[in-house]
Order: sequence, then structure tokens, then C-alpha cells
Amino acid sequence: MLTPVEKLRRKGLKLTPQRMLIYDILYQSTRHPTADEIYRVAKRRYPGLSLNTVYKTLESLIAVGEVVAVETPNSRAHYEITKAPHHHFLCRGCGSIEDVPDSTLGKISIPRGLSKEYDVTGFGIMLYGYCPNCRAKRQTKGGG
Amino acid sequence: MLTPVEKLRRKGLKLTPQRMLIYDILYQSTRHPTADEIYRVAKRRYPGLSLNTVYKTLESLIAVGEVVAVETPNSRAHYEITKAPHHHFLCRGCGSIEDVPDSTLGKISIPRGLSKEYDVTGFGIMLYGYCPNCRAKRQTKGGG
DNA sequence: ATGGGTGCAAAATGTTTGCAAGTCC
DNA sequence: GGACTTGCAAACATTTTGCACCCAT
Repeated sequence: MLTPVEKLRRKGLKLTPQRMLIYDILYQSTRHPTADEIYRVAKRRYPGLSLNTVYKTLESLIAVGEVVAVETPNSRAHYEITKAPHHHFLCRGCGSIEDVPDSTLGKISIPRGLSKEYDVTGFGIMLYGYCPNCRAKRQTKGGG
Repeated sequence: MLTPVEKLRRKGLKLTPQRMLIYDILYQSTRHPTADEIYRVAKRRYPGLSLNTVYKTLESLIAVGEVVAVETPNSRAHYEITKAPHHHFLCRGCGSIEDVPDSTLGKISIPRGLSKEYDVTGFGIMLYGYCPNCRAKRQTKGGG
């Protein structure tokens, strides 16, 4: 297993403090921060940082496959370090995203008919619903 | 099978010309237009229409479950009439979205462990890749 | 030294909001 | 008649772009 530093270096990315920091924050995080959330955390450690740099850095990391963007139905992208295949649960209440291990969802078979005409490079599964916290809130309110 | 008019009426939505028009455009369309695309088509038939009304109408139709928003990784939402369960294919080349019948993907079983704590209300599968057209273009270019 | 990376601010989306006037029921 | 709907424009939030300076290689 290469160190993160080695991985980035081999991809031809310059190892600037900002880049290392942003990568590190994503690497440490079990959540799926938005660009702005990453920015706010990073800025505490590197006050000179600009939001722009966060976006550019994410772009670079995505380009080399080290980060993936998790799109959500509120037009706010969330980011995570590329890791073992998994899918996501999106809470309708608080907008939080949680990982769902791939294996628990069973195998998806891409229809042969589709892959004959289409070049299917991957897929993602997004589960929707309410996290334990929001679920409790809704039940308290008698909401459905 | 209720007529679209009856469906909307029973949901308590007022049947304004704009609303009928937008619903009709979505109903007719086999594609998955964005709000702006709907707006441009609708405006040809109803020049006084505003983009705002398209958004508001989509919101209403989504609220009553007649329309669903298909989120894509470019922050542009696509909309479609709610119909038989299916999933989507998103072309990385042209951004187009195609339906993928549910049955061809096999059943997804939501892990028991997850639904014990979480209230899982649904899920969506998004396939990624290149449509026949974009696939051809890429091969021509020798792209990978 | 050199080209990519950074930071600032402004621009460019896509979507939402405020409010007066209009219209379906 | 009343509440919901519409349309206009401005507000908003997120992301992208332009450009001069800086720094990792």
C-alpha cells in the first residue's frame, strides 16, 4: 500500500501544503463533507487557504481518481476519498450521507442488452430515507 | 387508469394551463428534460410562461408524487413523470439520461441491519458510461 | 527557472424567494 | 370571494473563471 503522499506524487500532482491538507481531511473523514465544509475545516489549519483552492484541488484529485464526488438532490456535492466499492444512504431529513458496504446490497448485473450498445463504466446506488436521528424526530412529531 | 387531469385534480392541484402544459410536456417526453428545457419547450406553446412557474410547478408535482427529480453530477436536475420503477443511465459524454427497466437489474435487497436503524424509503441506481453516440466518438478519437 | 498551484474577486450557473396581480374552484 | 398560482426581478448558493504572484520540482 502506497502512502497518500506517494500516490499523489505518482499521479503527477505537486505536493503543496494545501493539497496535502485537503487530501488529509478527506482521508481522515468518515463523513462526506461538501467543498465548503472541507474549506472551513482546512482553514483552521491553514488560514490563508481559499475556497477556490479547495475546488481546484478536489478537481485535481477527482481527475486522478483519488476522490469521488457524491451527488445529492440538493445541488450540493459531497466528496470522499476513493475506497472500496460501496454505495450511499442519503437522509431526507438532515442531508447527511452514510456509506453502505457494497456486499450487503448484493450484486447488480448490468443487462447484456445494455452493455452491447452502451459502454457502461460503473454504477452507483443511492438509498433514501431517514437516519436514526431524523427518524426519531419524525415519529415524535407524529409525522409520516 | 385515471387521466392525467383527474390525477392532478385528486391531488388537490389547481388545473392551470401552465401546469397542464408542463405536466403534458413531461408526460410526452421520453427524455428527461431539465427545468430550463421544459421552460423553453413550454414557452413556445405558452409565451407568457416564466421559468419560475416551471420550478414551482415541478415542485408541486414532485410534492404529490407525480414527478421525480433525477439528480446528475453536473448540478442540473432532470425531471420525469413518475412511472414504473426503473433506474437511469447517465452518459458521461453528452449528459443525456436514459431509463433502465428495473427488472433487468435484478432485485436489490436492503440490508436488514440498515433498515433496523434507518428508515429506508427507497433507492435509486445510476449507471454511468457512454451512450452509443458518444462511445463511437470516443473510439474514433482513439480516446480511452 | 518554469509551469503548475494559489488566492482574490468577479462571473456564471441553477434555483429560490418576495410580492403584486391574476385565476381556478 | 378566497386561496392558490403566476410572473417579474432580485436574491441566493454553489461552482467556475481570470489573472498576477508564488512555490514545488
